[in-house]
Amino acid sequence: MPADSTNFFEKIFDVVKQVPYGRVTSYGAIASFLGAARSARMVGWAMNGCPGDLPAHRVVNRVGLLSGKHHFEGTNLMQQLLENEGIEVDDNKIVDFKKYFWDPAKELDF
DNA sequence: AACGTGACACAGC
DNA sequence: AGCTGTGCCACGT
Repeated sequence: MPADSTNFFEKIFDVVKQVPYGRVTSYGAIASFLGAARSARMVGWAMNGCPGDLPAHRVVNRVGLLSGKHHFEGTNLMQQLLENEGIEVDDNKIVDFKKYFWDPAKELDF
């Protein structure tokens, strides 16, 4: 079965959906995990076409900054969702990001 | 086909 | 994790 472009997107969605409650991951981690180490932008772009059932609020940039909050409804929804999961967020930024960071390449085993 | 844009990352200051 | 510049891939115009 050859790999379609769609497969890349599906993988991204699949990984994000598998992110455990109270955890977050980064675009770069996903990109690297999928073999597109330097193409984190593609991951972010993929989110642009996210199906909607995707917990995109658990996906942030490498410093834990809610770079995509602007794409959510309102202005604080993304932060509220994360805080609701027990993640400390301060000014659109995750506190102790490293502590909440969930690496698919380590935690997940493909 | 070229240029600009984007939910990023890394190297350099 | 603070700012700037460059590289990356895909898409819209």
